[in-house]
Amino acid sequence: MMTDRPPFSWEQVTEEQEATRLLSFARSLTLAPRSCLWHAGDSPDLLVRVEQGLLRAKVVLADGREYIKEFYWEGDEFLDFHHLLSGEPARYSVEALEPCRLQIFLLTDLRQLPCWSGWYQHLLAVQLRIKEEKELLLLTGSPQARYQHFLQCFPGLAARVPDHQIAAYLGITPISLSRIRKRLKALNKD
Amino acid sequence: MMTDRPPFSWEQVTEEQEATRLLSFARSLTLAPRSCLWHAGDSPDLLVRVEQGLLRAKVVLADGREYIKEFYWEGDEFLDFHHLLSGEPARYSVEALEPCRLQIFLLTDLRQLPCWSGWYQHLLAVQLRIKEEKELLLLTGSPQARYQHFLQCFPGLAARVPDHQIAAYLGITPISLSRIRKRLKALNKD
DNA sequence: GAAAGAACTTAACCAAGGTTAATGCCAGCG
DNA sequence: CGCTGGCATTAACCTTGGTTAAGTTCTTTC
Repeated sequence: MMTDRPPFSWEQVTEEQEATRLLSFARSLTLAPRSCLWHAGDSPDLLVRVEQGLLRAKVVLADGREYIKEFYWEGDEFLDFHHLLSGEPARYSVEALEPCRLQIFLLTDLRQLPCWSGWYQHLLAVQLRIKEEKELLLLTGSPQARYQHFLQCFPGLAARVPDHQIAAYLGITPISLSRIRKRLKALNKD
Repeated sequence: MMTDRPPFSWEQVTEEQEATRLLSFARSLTLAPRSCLWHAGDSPDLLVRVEQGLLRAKVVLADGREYIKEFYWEGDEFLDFHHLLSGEPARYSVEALEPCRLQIFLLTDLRQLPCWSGWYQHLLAVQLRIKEEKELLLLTGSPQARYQHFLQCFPGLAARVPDHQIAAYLGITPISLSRIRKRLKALNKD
């Protein structure tokens, strides 16, 4: 079901005419938990907007370890920058953790929009800010500091995601995360 | 001394006219080792191009630990994305490690150039690719793997930079780096 | 309602890296 | 020439987090 006002938050799309055109490009998609929007190795020339649900971008290393690069949820827009910028296939799979309702746009369509260039630059800038923040945290922060930062930045997400996935996001084991939670609980008792 | 061909590598600047205009904006600057181009807390609305020499972007944490985010050398262009994108003051100081010859551009000047938008987008994209790569490495790689990756990505840099600075870049102690080097030396003997 | 499985916790053990301190080396400088 | 300070290495010790394994709770499913 579409509302009469387009549900887009992107400030680039200010013209009513462009918003209409953009909506004509949209494909709706629902995704069941544990199913993938794309897999590592694919070439997803897509932009995705999450209307409802929760997803993760995960990578599986040669030795079998899994890492989560990002979570996506309501209102998020994302695309595979690594694939887009390098032309190489995606390194991350995107998988639904909850039942999802998504809007999908082909990049070939979006490139026709006059607003795309500014919008794309905005996406780049937002992503870069996130990565700069994460770099500093990964470089200098202890696992405990990383976990606390995670709780601060994504309040409410901890309740929707099982602990071992949070551990995979932080780059630690579920056991270590359990120890950290115990430590923090003891601290809060004081 | 200016050559008759502008020494710019940026593919965005294709028009001779624009290149001339760009050169008129350039300020040359030499920097002695251990002196800073800007400090954390400043608001550097600059783009810098390294003609000669080597610099580092460093951050000093509250507890006194120092980390290095990036090295810059001949041919590199850089600006403080965090400051530019958020408006907050810079978190990193940029310091010369060798005698440097730099070209400095004010962003207010560059924004007048028609080519700036595309050029800026290119800078964003390059930076994001670097950060995505580094994120994966920091999240999944051991200190040893990070060191080997460093040697691969920046051949020749290890010879110009003292070990303890490489350690600060990798997020480990100089002692740990020394142990890694010893381990690798033993391996190469076989 | 019993069986199976997923998620989380705990314990015991181990390995990797941080900490402190001592040593050797080399360059710059009085 | 000898002093000093920065840099790399090494050793001894300790803290942290990974590993393995066991146990608990809570679903899900048959």
